[in-house]
Amino acid sequence: MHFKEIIATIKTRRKSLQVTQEEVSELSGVSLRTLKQFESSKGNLTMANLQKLCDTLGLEIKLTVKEIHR
Amino acid sequence: MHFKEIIATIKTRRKSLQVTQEEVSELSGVSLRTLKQFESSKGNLTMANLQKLCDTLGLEIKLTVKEIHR
DNA sequence: CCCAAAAGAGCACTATAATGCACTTTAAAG
DNA sequence: CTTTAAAGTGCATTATAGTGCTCTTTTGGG
Repeated sequence: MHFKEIIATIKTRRKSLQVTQEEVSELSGVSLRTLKQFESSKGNLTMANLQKLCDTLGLEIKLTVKEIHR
Repeated sequence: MHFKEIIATIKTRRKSLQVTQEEVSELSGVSLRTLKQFESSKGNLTMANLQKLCDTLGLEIKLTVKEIHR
């Protein structure tokens, strides 16, 4: 997944849970300003904050070896 | 995956490819200092740098909805 | 069309990630 | 044990992520 997809995934997930940015901010501890910037594709989130958001939204971060297609 | 696992995954992957931190640094554009700090569990990488490292090492970042076990 | 809630943006400041350089420690080979 | 490459660390500086506050824009009901 690339950057944009990651943002889209988080945004979509939040909406599917029907929570506002403000609620996620409060629950996760990531400031509202930071979350807003992130969701609108500005800025460069730190892993700590990404993790907080994912934890709050029930998302899991995975790193896998990329398969080579031929 | 949690923070430590992510670090471990990257470190392990690098070793399995038999490349040094220095080589990864040059290939990825992430500074050697930053990579060293990251691999030794200090610091809080930004997503941009995480992405660079993953790209270089042939790793894929995925966000998935966490399954609920019961 | 109106209104209210939610989302997005400008500005300014603080905290800290990113970085370079020099030095220390560790680990592998002989 | 010695040598040497790779990995880790301290210090200082620069760049930028994180944040609050305020204001604007967008969006979904009614």
